[in-house]
Amino acid sequence: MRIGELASASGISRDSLRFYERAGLLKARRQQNGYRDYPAEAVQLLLYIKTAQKLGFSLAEIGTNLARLRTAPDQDAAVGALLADKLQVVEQRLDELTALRNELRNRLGQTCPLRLQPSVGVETRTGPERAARRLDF
Amino acid sequence: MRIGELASASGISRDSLRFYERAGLLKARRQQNGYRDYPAEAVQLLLYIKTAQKLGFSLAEIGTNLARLRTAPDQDAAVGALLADKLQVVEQRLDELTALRNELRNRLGQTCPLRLQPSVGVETRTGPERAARRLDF
DNA sequence: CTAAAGCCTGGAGTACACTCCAAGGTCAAG
DNA sequence: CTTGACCTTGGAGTGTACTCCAGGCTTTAG
Repeated sequence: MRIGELASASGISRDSLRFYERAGLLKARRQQNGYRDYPAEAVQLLLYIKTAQKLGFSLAEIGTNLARLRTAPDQDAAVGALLADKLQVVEQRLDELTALRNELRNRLGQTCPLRLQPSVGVETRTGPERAARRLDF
Repeated sequence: MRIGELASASGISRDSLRFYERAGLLKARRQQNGYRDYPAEAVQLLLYIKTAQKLGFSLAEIGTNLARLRTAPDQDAAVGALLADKLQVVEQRLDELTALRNELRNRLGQTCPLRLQPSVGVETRTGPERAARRLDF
């Protein structure tokens, strides 16, 4: 599989794939002509990378995880641990978002959840009737 | 309120506050000596900015939202709309994360959720017994 | 009065993750 | 045998969000 094919199969640009290679995330063997040659599994790997990115992992972290995986004595266990870690991250993020959602719902039910002036801290000193015009937010 | 006070009250560095000012997010009036002077509400505004950032909004988007708010004919309505929008974003993200969590849980229950070779696409051609050693992931 | 802490500005530097470009090699179709 | 699509490299440029620094003024504590 050449780079263009992998790019369209994974939805990741050729340039990004080469960038990932430099970053040590995705190696490729080479054809006689020097073209990169990817195995079919690379698509899955890229999907994984995308997912990990969505979870807030940097490419460096993802690379470290992948490297650790490749050298783990018990790969099944290592994979399990990694997935479990990710699951934890996801659940923590879910909790945060749920809290945020509840807060937003509460604020929507109120008149005046946060106050800020029309232009915070700027010389809007045109009189007391202007000072009274506050932005509810 | 001077910049250092606001920095410690909001947990945002002085440099960042000045950066936000350049970005148009946070204006400050000035004291006679040229020092920035912030109203107490600035703390709330910064908490809002932090929240919006957590939601994935760029500073530019946040700035646009704030500007729109300040010039809205009906500020209460505008605020309500913005909160409702944010709520939607949060709920969408919750859905995505929930799907991801379910996927992770499923994979944890399986033997072999994703397959990749010890070093994807690299000359690990040491024999068939090596090829059989695949990484479940 | 001095020292330390705090503030100012402009500008440079950093980290991350791309994205684009130039100059050139490869390959299949017409 | 040329055209066009695809590939190679190295390196420069982009956007985001800071972060740090130099050089200099202001304020506060002792």
